[in-house]
Amino acid sequence: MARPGARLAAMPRAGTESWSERAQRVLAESHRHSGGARRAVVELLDSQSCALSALEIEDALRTGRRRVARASIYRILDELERLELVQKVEVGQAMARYEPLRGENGHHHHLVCDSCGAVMPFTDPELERAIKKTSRRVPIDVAVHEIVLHGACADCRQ
Amino acid sequence: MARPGARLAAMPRAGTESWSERAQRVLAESHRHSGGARRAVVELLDSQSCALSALEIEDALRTGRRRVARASIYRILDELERLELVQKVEVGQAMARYEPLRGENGHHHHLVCDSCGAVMPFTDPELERAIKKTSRRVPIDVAVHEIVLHGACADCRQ
DNA sequence: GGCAAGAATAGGACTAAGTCTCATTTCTGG
DNA sequence: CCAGAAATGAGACTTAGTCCTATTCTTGCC
Repeated sequence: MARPGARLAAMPRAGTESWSERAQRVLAESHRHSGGARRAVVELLDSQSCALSALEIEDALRTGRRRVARASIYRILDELERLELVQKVEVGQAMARYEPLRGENGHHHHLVCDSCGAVMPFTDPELERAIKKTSRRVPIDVAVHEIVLHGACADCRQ
Repeated sequence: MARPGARLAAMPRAGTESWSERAQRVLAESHRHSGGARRAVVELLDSQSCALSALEIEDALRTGRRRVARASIYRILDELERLELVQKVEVGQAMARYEPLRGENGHHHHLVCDSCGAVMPFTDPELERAIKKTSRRVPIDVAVHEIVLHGACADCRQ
């Protein structure tokens, strides 16, 4: 299975508070205790530029900073999602992916190669404007939007 | 896996062919035999206005036209997807949904209420134009696109 | 620092969506 | 109608994700 985000460089810091710092702060404000598993997951997510699946996270942590149980990973991701610190991304591979919500300047969408499974981020200001406009005239209170373009990547097209 | 350019799409006919008829024709052109399970799935899909999951299809067929084995349903859906007759839609509920691709005038996207799970279709010509433009400047050959707006529906917002 | 209360986590059984394999049935051209 | 090929059914299997419980860790307080 493709592990697209796993080798990309860390995102540059925007402003004064990194996503990881903000996440730790928001978590602290909504909890009495803070634990090592949560910190490890947050730090791993912050070091990635695109979405990771829960099992990729488990794997990366097992061979890296600190082993974290699968149940804990899912619990932590659910909580981060509820606090709107991460977004759950479904790109059509029977596996949810999660990535930090960094606000405007980290916001992006996804290209998926249906043949090799690669996932790549992309951005488009014009598309953002159009989708924001659409969101206003639609019968739900839109909290997040998600755009996925499916097709064949350069390697698979040949 | 799906290779979008690899197969000829049938020419759309001039006016009056239903999706089910077109699907049957395209299937016939790419097969030597045609069977009852495939017909039942195609007819069920054509009678729906929005996306169904594989298990909903199994259920509907069991209590309706003709029992179809789960493996057959998945096989048939995969094939319909490869032929670009249906689109697989992931709306973030750990379950894929499938719906007929009826061309321009059936094309739509999805609103999902994250609290009650309701899925609703919506359309927006301006958004379509924006996304078509984006698709041209992106490093994959875009075959289909998918937009999901998540939020709270009128009932859940109260 | 030590302690108690309760939160966080690990571990593993469990559920459910989806896949695979292979035997059986059905379709088709001749 | 027959033979060969395609379609389908049945159920074991895989894997993402959930649930429960015992254990460990964090925190406020002394």
